Amino acid sequence: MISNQETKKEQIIFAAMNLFAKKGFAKTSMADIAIEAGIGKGTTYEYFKGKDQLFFATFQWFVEQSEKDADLSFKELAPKNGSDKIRVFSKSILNSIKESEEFYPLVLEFWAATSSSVYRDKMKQSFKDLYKRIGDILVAIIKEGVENNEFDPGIDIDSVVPGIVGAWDAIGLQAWFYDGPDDGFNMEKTMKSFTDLIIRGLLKKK
Amino acid sequence: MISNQETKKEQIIFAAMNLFAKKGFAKTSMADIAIEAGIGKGTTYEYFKGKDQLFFATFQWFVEQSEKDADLSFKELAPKNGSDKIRVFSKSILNSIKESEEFYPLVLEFWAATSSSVYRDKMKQSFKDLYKRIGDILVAIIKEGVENNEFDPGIDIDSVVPGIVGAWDAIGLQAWFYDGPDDGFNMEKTMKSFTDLIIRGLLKKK
Amino acid sequence: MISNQETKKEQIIFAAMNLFAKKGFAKTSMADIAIEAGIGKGTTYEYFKGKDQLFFATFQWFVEQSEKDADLSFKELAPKNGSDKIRVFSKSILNSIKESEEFYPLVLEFWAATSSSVYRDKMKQSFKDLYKRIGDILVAIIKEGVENNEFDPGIDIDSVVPGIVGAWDAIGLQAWFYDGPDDGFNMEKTMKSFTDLIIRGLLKKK
Amino acid sequence: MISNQETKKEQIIFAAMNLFAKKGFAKTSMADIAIEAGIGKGTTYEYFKGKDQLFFATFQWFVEQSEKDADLSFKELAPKNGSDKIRVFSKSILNSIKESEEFYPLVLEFWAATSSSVYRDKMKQSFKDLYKRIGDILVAIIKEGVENNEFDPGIDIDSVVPGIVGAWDAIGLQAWFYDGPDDGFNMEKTMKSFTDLIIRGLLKKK
DNA sequence: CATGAATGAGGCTTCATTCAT
DNA sequence: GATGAATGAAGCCTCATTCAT
Repeated sequence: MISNQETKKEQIIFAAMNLFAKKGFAKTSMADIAIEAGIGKGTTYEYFKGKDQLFFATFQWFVEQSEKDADLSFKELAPKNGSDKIRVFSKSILNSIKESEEFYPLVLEFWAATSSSVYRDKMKQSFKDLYKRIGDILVAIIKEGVENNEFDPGIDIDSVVPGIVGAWDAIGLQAWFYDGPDDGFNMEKTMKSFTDLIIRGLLKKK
Repeated sequence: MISNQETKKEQIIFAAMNLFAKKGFAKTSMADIAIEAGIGKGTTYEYFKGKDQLFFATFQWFVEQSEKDADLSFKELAPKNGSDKIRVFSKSILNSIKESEEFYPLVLEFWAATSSSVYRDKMKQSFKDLYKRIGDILVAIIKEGVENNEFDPGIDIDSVVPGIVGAWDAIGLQAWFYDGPDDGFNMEKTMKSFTDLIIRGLLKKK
Repeated sequence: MISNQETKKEQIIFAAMNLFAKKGFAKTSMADIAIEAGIGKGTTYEYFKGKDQLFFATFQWFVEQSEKDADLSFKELAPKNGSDKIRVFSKSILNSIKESEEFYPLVLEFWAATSSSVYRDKMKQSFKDLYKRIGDILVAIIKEGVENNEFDPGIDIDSVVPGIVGAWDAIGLQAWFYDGPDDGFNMEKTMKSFTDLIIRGLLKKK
Repeated sequence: MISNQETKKEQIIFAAMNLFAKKGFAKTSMADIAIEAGIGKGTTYEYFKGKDQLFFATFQWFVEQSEKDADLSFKELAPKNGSDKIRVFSKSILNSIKESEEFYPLVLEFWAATSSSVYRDKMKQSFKDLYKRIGDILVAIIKEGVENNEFDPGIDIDSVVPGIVGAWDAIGLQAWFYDGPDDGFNMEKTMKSFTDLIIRGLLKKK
């Protein structure tokens, strides 16, 4: 049985995430969150020190999920060649983004908070760690590809990887701006074309 | 000669930008802005309807600047081949980012505001327009490269460009997380390597 | 044997006294008291109706102690002359004050509560009773001294005694302000000199 | 013309004093004060940083008044003998107490605050200064009396004075407990008898 | 146009108290 | 009896905005 403590804490975090995503951190009141969580106004403070800490807790929850997703994606990489691995990996990242599409504004809040939140330093560090975790997977794939004579050995892997990882992120951002395929932006297609372009760039020239 | 009206309006916008960048929108008060601008607390309301509108005005100012930068970059594109044009263009975007590095947090605020601000729709539209303006330049370059037999005609240009443009943006984001080259992230190098990778991907295979 | 009921009740009262003395009534929370008493937050309410009543209980405890002290002092009055009795009495009051010096702020809280507490009337009455109890002892001593031709019969005893008793109290107050002898206030010396002055005033003129 | 700034500030202080005296510091809300002062809830914060500071401001106002009273009393001391001077001085202190009788609970609040307020150190110092100011006057009177062969040179003036000053204070405290003469306490009479006793004690024995 | 004193809505947080276990 | 999770009333304070000067 899951302890009530955990359940209630998560209950609050989910309520907070929903509202932070919908209305933003500043415009969400602690009272709103309590109502959304179906608890008393004071109860939130039994689990979190204050609004800032609750926000940070939602951030931590998000980072944990993202890390789990990344780790899971890593395990999905069947023993294919490098190009296919990259395709699978990019696809699983795409899926992560799509699954939590409604929470995308939360990511924007988190990014902004890396500048203005009292937890900004911890948040920046977490983002770095997260990007590193994802980047390291990609680095490993590319390195293997180079060793297998699939990818060009002249590639500066460490410099190129943050660009690729960032680009995947950025495609999510643009999808957000465009509100889905109706508005002229097809995230799947863009992701696929872009990933193919990258792979073309990585492949060894004959 | 610029009218006084314009001057004071800009004076306020600059003050607001500074503070929004430093402390974020929510933590910046109208009083702070008035002090920073060296004017009376009530004066701001002679030029802007309220805090939200002032924020939106700073956003508009930022977009205008970015557009001017993009247009300027476009003009810098000497009659070289496509690869070089992309390099020059990416470099000039890098320069834009670097020049306004201290205002980067403002971009994060703007992104977040596309979800939570009362002006969210207008802001989203502006971002779309801005990305389109930049993307169109890139599209033109690539198209020309295809016509000149430099780039591969199989490339799905419209799908690939948002990825590239977004990636350039994302490299700025990561640079922000890393606080400069001392922390293991070299924006110039990453930008260059990434752009080269893209170009390799675009080039026609022999 | 003291019943457990009594023991725990006192345990709570002592915890409350400590905290009320250290941080004042308003800044002491019921949770603080429970922790200090080493019991559960709800347990306090098994013994006291609420915070106000608990405060009043500490007050009553304090008054009881003071009365016991006064009665004890009374018994110490060996069959000496009036002057010596006053000296002994004043000394034993001094000792009471000194023994509970760390709780002096509590007295200040009690005084203030005679105005603002819901129990104000009871508290005022208790203070009156306490002062009366102490005053009566002094009245008896002086009366006896007058009868023994030691003290001047022209003294308006009933008017003079509250002044003397109050003065003893007030010396405690000033000692509190001065934080002990290092700060230029010697309570013992002041008490002694003042008491001697009083006795000089009481003595029959030759 | 008195500046509006001063007027409004005092207006708030008076409202606060009234309520602090009536209900105590803790039970008086900032909203209460604003209403009592006839101003908006936020206006108080234009003049005082917060509740604690406002309380401290009322304290300072009280101390200033007391000092003025003391200084005024000093000037009233006509060129009489020491005994009369003490009588006049004690009488003028009595008058001070009586004039501000309704604010006596405020004094109790101030005393309590010397322990629990964030301004406790400043308050203690102010009380010390105030008592010193009053005590110094008394010291001067007694010294002069000694020089004029009126008072006994054996008196330890510095030790005796705090007792006397404190006693005057304490008589006020008891008057508070007794709610006026109906309740068996006649402040004037007590003050007079007590002062006479002191004078008898001070006078040189023949 | 410019100002800044005044405002009060609204938000965060504390904490005495209750009550189911 | 004992507990402590849950509660919501209540208070302090901030700050965007107004408006009289």
